Amino acid sequence: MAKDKADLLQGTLDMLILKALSLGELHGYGIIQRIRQLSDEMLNVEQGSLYPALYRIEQKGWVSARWDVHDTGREAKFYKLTRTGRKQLETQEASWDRLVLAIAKVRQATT
Amino acid sequence: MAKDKADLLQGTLDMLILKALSLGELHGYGIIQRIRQLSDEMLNVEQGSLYPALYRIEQKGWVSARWDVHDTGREAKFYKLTRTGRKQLETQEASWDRLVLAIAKVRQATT
DNA sequence: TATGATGCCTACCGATTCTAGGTATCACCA
DNA sequence: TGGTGATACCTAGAATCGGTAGGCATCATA
Repeated sequence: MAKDKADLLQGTLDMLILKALSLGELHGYGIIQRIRQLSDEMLNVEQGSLYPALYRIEQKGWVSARWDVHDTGREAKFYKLTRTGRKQLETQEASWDRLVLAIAKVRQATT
Repeated sequence: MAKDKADLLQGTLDMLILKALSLGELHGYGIIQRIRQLSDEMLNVEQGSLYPALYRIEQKGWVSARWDVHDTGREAKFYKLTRTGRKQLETQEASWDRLVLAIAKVRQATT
């Protein structure tokens, strides 16, 4: 893995997954690709992180899943954002913004 | 605890501590106060998070510690950023910036 | 035929933060 | 004097969560 690929901070993965799905239904493997692509290759979600996360998120009711066949003729499990999930995305984005702002404030401080 | 106080994400605490110490030597309790103050009360580091973190950071050589008496006449353990610690702060800030940028990119995406 | 990409999954590890407790000193006020 | 709250340190344990490393199957392509 390239050095410039940052490890995620704990707590950001859910938001990224929800965001990826907010752009449209997608299967797991595709979520990884979409996040990588949207972030200009800066974010690389590992499969071992994604699938457990998807399971968690589904349990919480933020996404719904169904098996389907896509264009290429292959089967895959498609995830879709629920209404609750969309709300959750907004909440998490707001939290993220707050945190980024707060940390920026601390970093502005000068000697 | 007020609702608007964000929980930290794992990985951000070290950076905040190092940043607080980059403004000058300080004892543990004071670090908590300084972070809270600089962030406009948005960030509240728990003691149970701070002290173990300080121990870790000291082990890594990013800070040095010594017991001393401060103005009020009370004893406290004062932490000081080492040269390595200052480098580490820069590294962590750069990582943070990269992550914030990457996530911003993902969030820019529209349907 | 073998390799790499696609696509799913699990088990376990490691790191880190929080909760909840403990101790002690000191200032202040009833 | 006694109690409370702030200051100041610490630890144990729980919980969370992302990563590593494995497994399995299909498909296209070299």
